[in-house]
Amino acid sequence: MPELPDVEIFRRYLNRKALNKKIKDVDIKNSKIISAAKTKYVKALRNKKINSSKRYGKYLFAELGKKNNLMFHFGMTGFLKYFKNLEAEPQHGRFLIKFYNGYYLAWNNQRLLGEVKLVDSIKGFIEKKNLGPDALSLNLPLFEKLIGGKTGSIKSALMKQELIAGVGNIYSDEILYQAKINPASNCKKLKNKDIEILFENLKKVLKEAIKYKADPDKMPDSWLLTHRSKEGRCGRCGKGIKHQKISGRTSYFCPRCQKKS
DNA sequence: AGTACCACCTGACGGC
DNA sequence: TGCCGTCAGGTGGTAC
Repeated sequence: MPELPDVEIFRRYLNRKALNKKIKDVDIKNSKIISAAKTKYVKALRNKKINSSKRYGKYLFAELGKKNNLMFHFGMTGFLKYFKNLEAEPQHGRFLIKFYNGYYLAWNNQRLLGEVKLVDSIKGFIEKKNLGPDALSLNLPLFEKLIGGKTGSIKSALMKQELIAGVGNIYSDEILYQAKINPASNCKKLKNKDIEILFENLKKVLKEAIKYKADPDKMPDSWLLTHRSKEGRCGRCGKGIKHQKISGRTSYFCPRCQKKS
């Protein structure tokens, strides 16, 4: 799930469910996903409230106070779940925040590829990770500048978090599909017009995905995401969707609509 | 600079 | 039924 649109949906969920509620305790069920002693998490959270939240790229920050933020990174299988009764607890709740009102907020994650981290400065965290600008904050000149100097495939450039924060395997495919650009195209070979179209579709896909609650079932037939499988057919031309490894990740595209530049 | 692997983890799925 | 290989929407490291 968790690319920019998914994480933005998690952020809104967190705001809706867990803001301004006093925290009673923290239950960390797996220490692989934390980077400091459990006691530090308890100390940072107990009797505090989440005042606000921020998202940068695929990272979510719960703000509990000045220099007191909890960063959630979701890996490939993470999500948040707010619940009351323990029978409603998701199967892989690894990090549980318990509120005085009896509810819990769980950071659920089947695979342990992810992290929940105490962060004093969000800005400092972003700098340390060397993240590029958040994909939704981009403007065309900046996008041209970021993509322009690259010599690799456009797909790998879109997914590179140090270049642009927030786009992963699924949405890079979707953006390229809607822009009708082949994922294996070399950045150098793209024309200015291509980059402009790509930029427009980057914004459009991410924003609309958020409107669809990052839920593929809600997305229209004209999106690749609804056909993104080995048996899928292009919603535009009906030709079979092709898949190919590009920069180590399986990419899906329409070989007819997305000619290589 | 870019790429090709490997690693970290768990679980679902298909083939035999 | 059970075992096995493969694959999965992320990131980080190493080696070429």
